[in-house]
Amino acid sequence: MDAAGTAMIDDQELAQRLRAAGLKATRARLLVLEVLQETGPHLSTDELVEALDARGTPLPRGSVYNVVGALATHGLMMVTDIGPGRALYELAERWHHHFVCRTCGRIEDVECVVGQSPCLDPGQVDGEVDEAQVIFRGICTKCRD
Amino acid sequence: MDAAGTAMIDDQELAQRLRAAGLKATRARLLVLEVLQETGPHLSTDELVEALDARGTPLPRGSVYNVVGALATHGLMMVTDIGPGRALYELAERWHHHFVCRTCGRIEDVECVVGQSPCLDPGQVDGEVDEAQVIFRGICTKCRD
DNA sequence: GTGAGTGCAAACGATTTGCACGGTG
DNA sequence: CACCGTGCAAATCGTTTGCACTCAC
Repeated sequence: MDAAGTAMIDDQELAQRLRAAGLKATRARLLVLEVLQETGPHLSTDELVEALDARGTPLPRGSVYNVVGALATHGLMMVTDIGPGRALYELAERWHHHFVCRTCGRIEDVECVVGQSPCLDPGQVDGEVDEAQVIFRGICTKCRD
Repeated sequence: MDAAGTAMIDDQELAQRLRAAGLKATRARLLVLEVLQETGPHLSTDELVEALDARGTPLPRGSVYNVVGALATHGLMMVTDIGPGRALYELAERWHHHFVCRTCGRIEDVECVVGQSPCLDPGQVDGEVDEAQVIFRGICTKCRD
């Protein structure tokens, strides 16, 4: 059982997904996908780099940005910017929304199905929407006290 | 008539709002609020700096960040991060959601009332939500062709 | 008068880029 | 075996910080 309670996907399947998305199944990309599976629901850049280190499969930061950019562009993972220099990464299938505490910056996951509510249907837009990110802001209970 | 079709607020009223929020009504803050009123619905950092220049009331970038941080913290304006190093600023009362084209980065405004739809009610959260930012991503019609 | 806020410059840190090498398809 | 992607380092860019001065209250 992994951290998010989701079924694990093995390397072969991950490689297939990469190819299906038109990407080569390289070591660096597989490593990032593996770590995203093995760890919690979302990771910051630092957390991703550290997780790779901790697992004995380090990647240089430059490569991490490169990999993350490619995976995100091809819909295999999601990137959410919750503030300047604060990007959150997560596997596409684990994707969810976030509640960010204004005071301590703590992040809580919020389940929220895209397209389910009228508000996540943007209505009249000059293009095709394929994703909706929602960031809730406020104060967490710990900081309120 | 300003760019957004909203009634203009004069300096005195802006100053009152600043004081009501517990902030001193300084020149720099009034300038930023004025520009946010006079220009389009949302501005990037660069656009804000350039608009201040163009109007003959320049502010150094450092001060702009300072002012924007204070105004956002006190709820007088909204900051939305639509990507790394891409912050959008807007007056609190003009606040809305955004559709961002993955290809060209063009931004379109999306009207969307917070709290109106079930999805913007985060439900069970360990804190108090006072704001929900929504970023729609996809491909605009120009890039699709 | 006094402390918050500004303006400027320097520091910082996140992200991007360029290029030679290596591995995938 | 052709090309895409990596790894590394340097460059870049957005943002933050420190400090003396100024202004709002």
